[in-house]
Amino acid sequence: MQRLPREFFGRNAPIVAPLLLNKVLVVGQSAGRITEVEAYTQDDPASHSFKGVTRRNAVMFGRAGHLYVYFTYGMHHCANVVTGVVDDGQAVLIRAVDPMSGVAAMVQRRGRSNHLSDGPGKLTQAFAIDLTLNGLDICDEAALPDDTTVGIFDDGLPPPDQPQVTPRIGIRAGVDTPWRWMAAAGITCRGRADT
DNA sequence: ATTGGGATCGTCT
DNA sequence: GACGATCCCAATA
Repeated sequence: MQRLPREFFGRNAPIVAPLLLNKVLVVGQSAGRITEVEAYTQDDPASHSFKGVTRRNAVMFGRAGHLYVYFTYGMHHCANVVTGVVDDGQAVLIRAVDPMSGVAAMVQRRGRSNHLSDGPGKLTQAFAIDLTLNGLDICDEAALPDDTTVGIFDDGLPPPDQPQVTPRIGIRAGVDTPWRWMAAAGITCRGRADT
């Protein structure tokens, strides 16, 4: 397992996003394979960065390889990774992962044994990702809190050759931009994860 | 299998 | 003061 280096994220979000499919998200003891992502850029009316820097989106305008976590609908967190160069205002939203390890903790945090991480709000709950991780550098080992592993890793499985590509979900603007990429749906996130 | 409404609060106008 | 890059449950067919 190799931690993805900053150079990986230092490209435009629509380039980075499909390359993140099949990579492994790790937070503490929990790990999951990335199966669904979306790209957001500054000249993109659906993006938080579209209208420029605010307190919430400031991390998007910083260095690549940092987490951008935001809170929405009064109850959900969503996790992104900043891409591009400083001041770009780009990020890739991680929308779904297939659980790989630390499943018991995910079940406990989700309060159910299926649909653990097949949505952006579900996976942040399963992985205990919240605003305290906003701005975290996931490329520099030394910057991680409490010796807790937080990052995205390559375990040798390449991205899918022909990922499914569709418009993005849950947005009002930029509805036609095909910047959502999906790998084949996994088993554990849709059905029973406790088998 | 699909649809519709309610929950809930940080962020921005 | 309004509205989300959402989720869950209940009610339909």
